[in-house]
Amino acid sequence: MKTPQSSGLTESCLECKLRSANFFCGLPPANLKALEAVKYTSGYPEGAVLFMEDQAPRGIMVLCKGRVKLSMTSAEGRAVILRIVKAGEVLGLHGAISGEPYQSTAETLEPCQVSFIRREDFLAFLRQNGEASIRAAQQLSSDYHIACEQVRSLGLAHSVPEKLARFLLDWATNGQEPKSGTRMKLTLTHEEIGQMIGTSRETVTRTLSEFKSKQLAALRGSTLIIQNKEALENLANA
Amino acid sequence: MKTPQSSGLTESCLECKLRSANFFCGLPPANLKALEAVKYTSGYPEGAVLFMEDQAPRGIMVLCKGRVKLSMTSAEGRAVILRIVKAGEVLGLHGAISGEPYQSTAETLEPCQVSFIRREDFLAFLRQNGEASIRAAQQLSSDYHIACEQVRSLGLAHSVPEKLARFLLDWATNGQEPKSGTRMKLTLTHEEIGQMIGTSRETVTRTLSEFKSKQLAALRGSTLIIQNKEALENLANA
DNA sequence: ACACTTATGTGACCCGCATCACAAAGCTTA
DNA sequence: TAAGCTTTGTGATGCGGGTCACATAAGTGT
Repeated sequence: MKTPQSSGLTESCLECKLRSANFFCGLPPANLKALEAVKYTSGYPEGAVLFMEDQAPRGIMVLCKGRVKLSMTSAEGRAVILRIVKAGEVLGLHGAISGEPYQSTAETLEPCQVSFIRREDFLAFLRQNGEASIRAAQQLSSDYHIACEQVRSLGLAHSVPEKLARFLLDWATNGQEPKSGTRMKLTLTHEEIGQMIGTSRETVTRTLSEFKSKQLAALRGSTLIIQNKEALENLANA
Repeated sequence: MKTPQSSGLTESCLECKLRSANFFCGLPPANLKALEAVKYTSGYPEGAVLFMEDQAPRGIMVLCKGRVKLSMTSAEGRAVILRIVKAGEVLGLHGAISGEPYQSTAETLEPCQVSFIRREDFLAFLRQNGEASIRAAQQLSSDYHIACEQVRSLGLAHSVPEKLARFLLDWATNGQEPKSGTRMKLTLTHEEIGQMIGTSRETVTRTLSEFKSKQLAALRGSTLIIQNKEALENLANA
């Protein structure tokens, strides 16, 4: 079951058709060409690790195709998922800018196409291209925004149903498919959902079946159906 | 009891002596002059609100003196504190870059001196000054880093003692005074500490007295004394 | 010194959810 | 189709810490 947009993106980001959130789209073609010269594009299978926590930053990666999980792990193996990165977004920007080690691990959730640009090349490019620096700032700003929302969710929420409701609604809004109405793909395990909202796998399962019995939302296979958006919103803004 | 560095900073950021994390320090003086022309410096008393959640961004603010609390509030009045901003850092950068409403509220914790730069002026400055854009990206990168650490703390920690230990150690490291060894100022109420680590005021009080009885750390007045750093680190990396 | 407000300390209660321990599905791979 | 995974579904149990309810401080202003 191939998604329709899975073709035509891998050849060159010059022809990249992804509009939203794409770091390079919108830059003058002349500048893009400069990047083309220094970038390496390659593919990765599902489950590949693009970089790991505490590694020194080598460069940035632009996700051309696929989805990547950004997570942080504690000493005992517990994990939080920072976010799911979608095609068109940039990975490792923070490390490239700050020079500090990655604070998260990036792992592909499905086969991915990734363009890599060495840190020095990227920084040189930024210095010569003010507009690109501003774009970098915008991307970081967006990342920051997402991280803050997660702090809000983890720090302000009291009950798991509240967090889960918020998560589902959020997924419906910023979800993979732009056509997300009440029915969408949610290709995450309960475990992973738990890691996103800071709770245990079992509790996700239970809360989800609670939602189902209350006709709020149901997860059949990997398809999420939002049945009562209003009620979910009430829960989320509890 | 005035702090020694409280003089000489208010006149002009051109003469600003703050080194670390200062957004403008390090830029060529010629560029700084351009900013001087468009900035407005003013003072605020303790408890003043610089901007609030959901407001449209008007510009950025450079904190010349004092400390500012950045927090987010839920519908029912619960709050999380994102961070305490110290002199030399920038406020409202995210809003200025993205154009989106502020997602946090900024409130002064003590009398503050703040330089304001209108958003349009600031963006124009960035466009004409690539180096400044990179600095903006660096500041955002640093903000992002802090936010991620908070996600880690809130999402991975299981017990309050663990989070509190982490918080105290963190405060000791990145604390106000650069000279922080085992004894430092912690001018926050238990309530505020609770909002930083996502727990209730009572629990902060209790855990703190537990630390005291175990000779790990003690908070006398507003002075924090770390007595057994090692043991605290064990708790933090539990 | 007074009342008043804000911060801190403590006890009691109890519910949410983490944890453990399996069972039951699904899905892959041979 | 059997064996092997991974994912999901549920019960039982127990503890952490949120919440409520006060009792003291410790400041603040008049």
